[in-house]
Amino acid sequence: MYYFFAEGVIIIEPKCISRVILKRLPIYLGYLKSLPNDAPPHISATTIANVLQMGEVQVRKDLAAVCDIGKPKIGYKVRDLIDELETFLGFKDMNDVIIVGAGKLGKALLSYEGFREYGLSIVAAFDVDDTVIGNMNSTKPIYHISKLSDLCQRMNIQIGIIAVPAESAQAICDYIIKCGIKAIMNFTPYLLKVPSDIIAHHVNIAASLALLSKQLSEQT
Amino acid sequence: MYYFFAEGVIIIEPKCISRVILKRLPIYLGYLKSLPNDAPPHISATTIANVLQMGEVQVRKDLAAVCDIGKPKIGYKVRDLIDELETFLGFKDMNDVIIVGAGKLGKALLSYEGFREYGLSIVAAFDVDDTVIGNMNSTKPIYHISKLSDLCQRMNIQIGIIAVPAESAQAICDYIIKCGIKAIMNFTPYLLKVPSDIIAHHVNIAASLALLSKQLSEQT
DNA sequence: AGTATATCGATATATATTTATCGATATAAC
DNA sequence: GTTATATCGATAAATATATATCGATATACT
Repeated sequence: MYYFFAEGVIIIEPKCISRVILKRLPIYLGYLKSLPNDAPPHISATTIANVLQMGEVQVRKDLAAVCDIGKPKIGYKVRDLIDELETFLGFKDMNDVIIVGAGKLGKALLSYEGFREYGLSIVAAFDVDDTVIGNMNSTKPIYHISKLSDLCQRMNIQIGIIAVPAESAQAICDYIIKCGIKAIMNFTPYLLKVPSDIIAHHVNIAASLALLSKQLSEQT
Repeated sequence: MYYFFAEGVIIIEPKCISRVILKRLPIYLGYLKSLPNDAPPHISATTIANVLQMGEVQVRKDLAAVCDIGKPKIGYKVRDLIDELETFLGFKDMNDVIIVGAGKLGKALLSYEGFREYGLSIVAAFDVDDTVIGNMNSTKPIYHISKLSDLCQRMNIQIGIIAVPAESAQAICDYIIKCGIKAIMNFTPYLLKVPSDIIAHHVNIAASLALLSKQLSEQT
């Protein structure tokens, strides 16, 4: 949280929402959306907290960060809350995404339907291997990587997923940045080096699984 | 950190390493392993921090949590550090893992070779769909789910990956817990409810990607 | 040998996050 | 209408995490 001193008055900049909170918001949203239609129209932070096994104050604080529609004794109107969360998280305006690497993981992501409700639209995948190029058992196309630059620039696509072998990760990364990609999700164990204006997230499934395994072995 | 008072002396229980640190350790390890053979045998926390774009004190503190082999002016011996990290993270003793759901994602995980160097061995996948059962283009078998219980108990497997459609996630989860699984990695957007003695991790790829997208849109 | 320097580990400070407490308020029950 | 209660939001306290500072030490240089 940043504080600015201007003419004797402390102004609290409210923009910044911490990444921890940001990561929890989709969880609340997911739960709210899973509620049946005949559920009561209001829900309390206490209820949410109990179901999701979180602290009730935390839930209230998190929700307060994106909306202020809670009423004492009543709780939050579920419909409004879903709306606020979706708007805040940007799930309402669609964002186009491309995938580089049409191996097994790339194809799995390409045909995964669940992205849509997060405001994401996977447009196409790209690969160098001619044998995977085409459109077998997927509604979405797989192009040769040489077409990536043109497509991204024409459609103004700024988000890319890297699902190639670790050895080529950095080269692919550099290349797609040149093509206009500004945010990268990297499924490779290789830690990418990117310029400061590029956002890169790292998803190391093997490492996460190993951590789970360690946690298990520590449990007495 | 827990403090215990025993006969006037404060004993600090050193066991607990926070999850944030635990998540960073594989990053250090990955970097160290990526160093070429002809690199100098020692490395300083400063160097690691610069390459990985982290604070140097943080690196030092993280490493101090698992080892104490750093020497002033010299740094850490790379080989020893790798060894300590691998031992600490449990990458040295193999852990068996099973996958439930042999759809595209399940198959991708099944044939991913990268797990091995994290001390993980994917043993088999299970599904209900007879058309995927068998052994097409994978060195590892896909069995009918009815065989899961027997296999897990015979091999004493305690780690499971759920890669089924969200609708069946909870049912599968309950089932594999009955079969002896103690730690679960869930690739479904559905938030699993598990007993307190079961560890469940949640990997929501779509949500992570959406967060990346949000970060991008906020960048001014 | 003496000095300069890179680096460590430890301690201290700052920041962030979580959890607890409390008064205020909207509804429900009487 | 009054009282009881669930719930909110705000403030405060506790905890965790990150960053800064500093003395100690091992090497390199003179």
